[in-house]
Amino acid sequence: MAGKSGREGKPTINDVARLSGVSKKTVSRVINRSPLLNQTTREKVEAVIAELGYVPNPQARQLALRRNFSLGMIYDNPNAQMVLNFQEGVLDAIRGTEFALVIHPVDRHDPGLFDQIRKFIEQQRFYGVMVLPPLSENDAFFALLDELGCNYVRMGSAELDDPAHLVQSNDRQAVRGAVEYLIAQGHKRIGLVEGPEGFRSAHERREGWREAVTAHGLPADISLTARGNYTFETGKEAGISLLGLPHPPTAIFASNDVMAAGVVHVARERGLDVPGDLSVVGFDDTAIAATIWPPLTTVRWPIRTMARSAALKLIHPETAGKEQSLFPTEFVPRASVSPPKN
Amino acid sequence: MAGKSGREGKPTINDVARLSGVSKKTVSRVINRSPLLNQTTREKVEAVIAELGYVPNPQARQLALRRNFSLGMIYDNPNAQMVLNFQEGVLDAIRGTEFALVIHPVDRHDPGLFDQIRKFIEQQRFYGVMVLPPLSENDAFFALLDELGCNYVRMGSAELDDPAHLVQSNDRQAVRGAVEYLIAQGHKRIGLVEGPEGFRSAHERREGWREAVTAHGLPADISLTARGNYTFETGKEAGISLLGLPHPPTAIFASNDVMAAGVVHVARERGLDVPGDLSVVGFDDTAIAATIWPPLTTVRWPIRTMARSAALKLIHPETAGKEQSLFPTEFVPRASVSPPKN
DNA sequence: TTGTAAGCGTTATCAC
DNA sequence: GTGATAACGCTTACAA
Repeated sequence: MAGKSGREGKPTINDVARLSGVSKKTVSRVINRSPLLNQTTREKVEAVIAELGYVPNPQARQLALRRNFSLGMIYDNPNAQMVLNFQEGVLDAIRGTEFALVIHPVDRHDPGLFDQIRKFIEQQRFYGVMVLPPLSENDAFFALLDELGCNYVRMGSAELDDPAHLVQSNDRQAVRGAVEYLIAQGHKRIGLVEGPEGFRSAHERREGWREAVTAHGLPADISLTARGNYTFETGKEAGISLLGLPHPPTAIFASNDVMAAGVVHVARERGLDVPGDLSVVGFDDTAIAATIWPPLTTVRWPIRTMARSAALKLIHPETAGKEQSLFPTEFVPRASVSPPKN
Repeated sequence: MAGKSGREGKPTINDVARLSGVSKKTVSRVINRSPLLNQTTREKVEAVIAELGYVPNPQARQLALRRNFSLGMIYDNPNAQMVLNFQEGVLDAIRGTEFALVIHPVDRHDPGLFDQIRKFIEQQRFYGVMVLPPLSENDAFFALLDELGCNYVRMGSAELDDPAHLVQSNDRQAVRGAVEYLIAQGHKRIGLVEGPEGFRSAHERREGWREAVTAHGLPADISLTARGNYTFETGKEAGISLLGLPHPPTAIFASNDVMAAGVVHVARERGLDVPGDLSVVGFDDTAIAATIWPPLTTVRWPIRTMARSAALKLIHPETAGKEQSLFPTEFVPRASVSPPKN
């Protein structure tokens, strides 16, 4: 280790300046890679920096710059895997930079949510925040962020905002494709386990299902649908409801993977073979999809890529509007679908 | 500039001081709840603070205090659910405080890991960091943190450190109990899917299995064991290996839930009934355990509670050594276990 | 190309 | 009790 020149604690810019015989400002220029610097000076200072193990204090730097190099991630999402994938994507974007990621889960049913968020945003003074669905679908929430002068990017299942503030998929189209796959297999009664009210993704995915079945002259009546709230338990309940029909569907599209897993679970409990007696399709392609038996046919949401892009839009606001904003999903056929028996 | 209260940007302590006719220091005393303050003065200043919507700038505060109110969470863990549970626990602890959580996933196989961590720690200057297994088991890693003057708490499956720097479970005991449950059901050949080499948890859990079977005079030979790396895929591979034995086990303990899920998956692929033909026990009680079919008997690790405690130990180092350090696991019997057929 | 002086918004010291 | 004044470690004018 390098010997410390001065007192206790980490070396500061002053130590570097003194030891290399230049001014603070010159050291600052070295740190910030200013182009107008004598090569000799630069090397001299860099040598001292290396010897001292000097690292600029980000607090001081951020105070002087009047900006805070941290990105906030705000979510209220029942899907753990999605949250974690998003985190990974953000970290992909900020790796090697001076940015940090601060996560902030919230409860969207908390009546004090807006007050709490206001306090949080005012305190943390983020460079920008990323907001996941379903909170990302709440326009009032972004009015608040605007008022607080906080830059943001929303993640959504449809066109919720302008490209500078949005990373989105097209869930309607994706689901339509998935349901058409079921139709192509010969299914005529296709059930829907839809997501919770108030979720834009739930709405888009339901419409995708509806568009597909009606376009092919198949029934889209309400008796073929059941609502869950994106959890395994409610997926089971929905499955019980649909499989208990006098004339149950031969295939079910569930609005996300864990609900699809719930449906599969219920089918097996009842001694039904999946996919023999019932084909099931999910949405998300989170870890559970490949994990359950049979492996789940689903739609992959490029969460990590979207998250990475969201972070980059915050870090480079000047080009945010021009960067990719719509991200294609991918249909992932697995063993949970086959032609109907009869 | 000294004159305006209505300038761009947020109000500062100076604005508050000027408008309430006191000095900065007095405002600072109000903010920090100094006890030696005239009640009238306090109320006057508080009124101005409320009116202005003033929020202290944490950067400036942290610079002056020479501390950074953020906690780091460092992990390299294949188990997403566990990571997320841990995050939730930390957030439980820091909710309503000025602390923030910064997450930092790493790759333990990266040869440059230590250099990268050194840089990260030097830059972020955390109040303290929490480290998850398996990185938490690497003593050299903590020697580095010590050298950097960074406080830490390790999460582990055994007594890795003194109580001030540790939250731990007793995995050996927990697994021993779980395997004894299998024995009580009548199983005589109990297989083990162990975790990856170099994981203390893998070691402890294997020893728990070994202690249980040998204590009851049952075979603990190596042919009944297979190694995975805590992922679903390797769980499947281990299952293929154990079920392919000429005389396969009637029950398998897998060192975590996702590997157990892999074993169940393979059993079903082979047309075996779980638990009829094969009983399976996992470890962790992450979401997957209740999600697969049949629901998995497992051991619940109180991750969230441990995480909360870890954060509190960092925030209050003075009492860290006296706080709870050992956290009890809980056996969770579900449908994946029954007595053997023959 | 480099240095000087004046902040950034807070807290600590030490008077009054 | 309260208030000048000097830190804290860095950056941005503006000079030189």
